[in-house]
Amino acid sequence: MRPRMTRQRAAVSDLLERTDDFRSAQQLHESLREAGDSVGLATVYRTLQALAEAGEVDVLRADDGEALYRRCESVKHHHHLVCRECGTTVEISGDGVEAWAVEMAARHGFTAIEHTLDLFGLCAQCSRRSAGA
Amino acid sequence: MRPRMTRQRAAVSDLLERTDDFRSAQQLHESLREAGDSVGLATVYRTLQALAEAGEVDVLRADDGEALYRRCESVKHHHHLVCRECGTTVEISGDGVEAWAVEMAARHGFTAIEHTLDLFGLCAQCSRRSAGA
DNA sequence: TTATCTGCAAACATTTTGCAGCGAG
DNA sequence: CTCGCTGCAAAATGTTTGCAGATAA
Repeated sequence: MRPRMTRQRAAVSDLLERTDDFRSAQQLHESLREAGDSVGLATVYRTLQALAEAGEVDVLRADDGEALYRRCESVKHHHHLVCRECGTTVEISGDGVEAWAVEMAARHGFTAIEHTLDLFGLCAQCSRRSAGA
Repeated sequence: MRPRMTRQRAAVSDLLERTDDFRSAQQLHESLREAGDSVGLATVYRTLQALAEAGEVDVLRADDGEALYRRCESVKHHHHLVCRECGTTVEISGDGVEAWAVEMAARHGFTAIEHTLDLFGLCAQCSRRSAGA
């Protein structure tokens, strides 16, 4: 059933809409609080979970296992190129890799393949900055 | 400095040596306890952390963010093809993908690229079983 | 009206840390 | 003998859940 449209859900959705990088539930909660649009932390978690299930946001696991969320522009399958420094994210298509993955799996007798594939690096701006101009 | 060789560290290393799939710290701790080779949970965590830093074990994040460990046979960079059902793991080389990743990153001005790439599916045995022969 | 959602606080699970004592080198 | 390692228990995270009251439809 379609979720009820509450002030809280709208606030979270709106925030995600305006955010371009992956953010943790806690960061989003904090942003809302600062904006005066306060929403309970539990509600933020519940909302994100719902949005993720509905495929409206992408979930990524940080190195430490924390869940990071981001509204995906592309509905179809894609991957991410994330700046380790500032979080800027670019959506990229996996094209060649998908085929490679299936082929690789088949070679070992595996079926029903899914894959994780994300790139982390320094974006142009951040690498310029850390080069120490 | 080289870590001190204690009974505990040996026990964890040995267990990993004998284990072929990814296991959580808690699972490993439990196995040791059952084997009578009991080691404190904190020590298991500390040891795994050390081994991971030394590149002697691979770390993978489960869907729920839990850390899974496995001794890697190959020292050089590789990826994993993991059976979702039984945990059986095959190490595969990324070959083409590495190049693709760098190229993709460069196209967007990113540098210092790292990537996660793991495949999850059903191994031959498990897919046969679930096909319900 | 009423089933769902919210907020809070407590519960959970995983991982980290402080500290006194043990033990490898 | 010493300094790192261990175990325990406490604490820090990140996330989930129970429940009473609020609220969208």
